[in-house]
Amino acid sequence: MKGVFKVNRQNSITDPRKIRTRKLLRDAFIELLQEMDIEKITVNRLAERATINRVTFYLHYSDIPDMQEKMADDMIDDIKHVFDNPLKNGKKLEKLLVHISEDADFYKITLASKVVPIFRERLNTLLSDKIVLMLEGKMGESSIVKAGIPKDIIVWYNSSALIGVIISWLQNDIPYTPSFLAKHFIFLHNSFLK
Amino acid sequence: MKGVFKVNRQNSITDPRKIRTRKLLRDAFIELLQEMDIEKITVNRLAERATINRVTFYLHYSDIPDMQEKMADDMIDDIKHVFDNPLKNGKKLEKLLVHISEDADFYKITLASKVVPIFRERLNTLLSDKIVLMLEGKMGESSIVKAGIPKDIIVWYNSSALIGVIISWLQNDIPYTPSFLAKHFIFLHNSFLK
DNA sequence: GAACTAATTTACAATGTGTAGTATAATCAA
DNA sequence: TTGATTATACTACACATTGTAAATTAGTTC
Repeated sequence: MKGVFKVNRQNSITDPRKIRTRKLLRDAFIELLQEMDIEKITVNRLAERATINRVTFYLHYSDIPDMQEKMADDMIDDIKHVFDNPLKNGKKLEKLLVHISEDADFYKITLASKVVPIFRERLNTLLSDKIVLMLEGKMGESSIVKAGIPKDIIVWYNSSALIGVIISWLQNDIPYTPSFLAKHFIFLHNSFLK
Repeated sequence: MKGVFKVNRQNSITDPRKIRTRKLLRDAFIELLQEMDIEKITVNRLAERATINRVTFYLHYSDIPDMQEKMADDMIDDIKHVFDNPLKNGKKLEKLLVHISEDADFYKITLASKVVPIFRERLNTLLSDKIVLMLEGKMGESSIVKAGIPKDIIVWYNSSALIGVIISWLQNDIPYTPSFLAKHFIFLHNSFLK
């Protein structure tokens, strides 16, 4: 083969055809989730709605659960960028809520509907990590330590409170502004540390 | 037809054949959920594992989601009985955790695995109602009212904290006794009311 | 034992799955 | 622009799953 290498060939993600197809699939998926339960979504229907050939689907994903996982990965990547900025915790939470409210159609169907638990699971893992960090700075002074409550119980409590509040907020069609919700969440969250 | 009525015919739930078949299906479903993702569970596999004919499945449920819903109904009925006894809230929570830990295989796979969100949804609804009752008695005296936090945010916060703690407790294979967990949860839950 | 009901068995049409091979068209690098 | 590369379209196939129907067998109730 004469050692002919073609390494710098753009072999994937930047190809506009791929980007187009994945966007079509993503949009079709969200649409179908709004119309029917996840069990009724087939590769057939998905391809038809996305106006692509069914076989093309398999060039991108091995099956529908695989597609969900990769879409959840993308979601987590987006959210991580929100946390990158060096802000205080209250402001970070507000930024997160702004981001979610700006793509509410997507987040409502993937987090706040009864389907697609993988999205909730991924977000829960991410937020748990953040909660651990928030708590570690504050544990020293609080009365919680004296009460002898295991740290993992405290983390379970606060991370599920956070994701639960976000999901209920979405389910109720965002009745409060991000800043309002963030402020009151932080108040509840801090109240037991005093 | 001579007006012949046969109203007191035992037409359903007490027939041992029905009970037997439903138990076989329930056990098979839990088994399969431990072995594979929900999407891979077909009526074929379910009937095979339950050692019943596939057609028999359709005599009981219209499809697998329908079966999940009816199993979730049964779960909620069981839990409601726990709350029937007139006990103080801390003791009720402990009773609930005892009940869950005694059927941990079932609750772990239906609540704490990434599948079957309908079970989580049902439990969440039930616990939200209970949390509302718990809060209503205590709201008057607390500083929360003065802080101007909307009541629904407080309910979102506390009900999702409760179900989240239960689920994490199951996911971690019940590392604390029900009484221990109940005590510390109640402490966290009450701390912001002071 | 007679009446009833659940479960089995077999069959069938419709739909969905995953993969192959070939052809077309868009993109990229030079 | 040209040639190489890659994504998509199209057709086809073997196989699994679904939901229902009809006739039969087995178990339950009174």
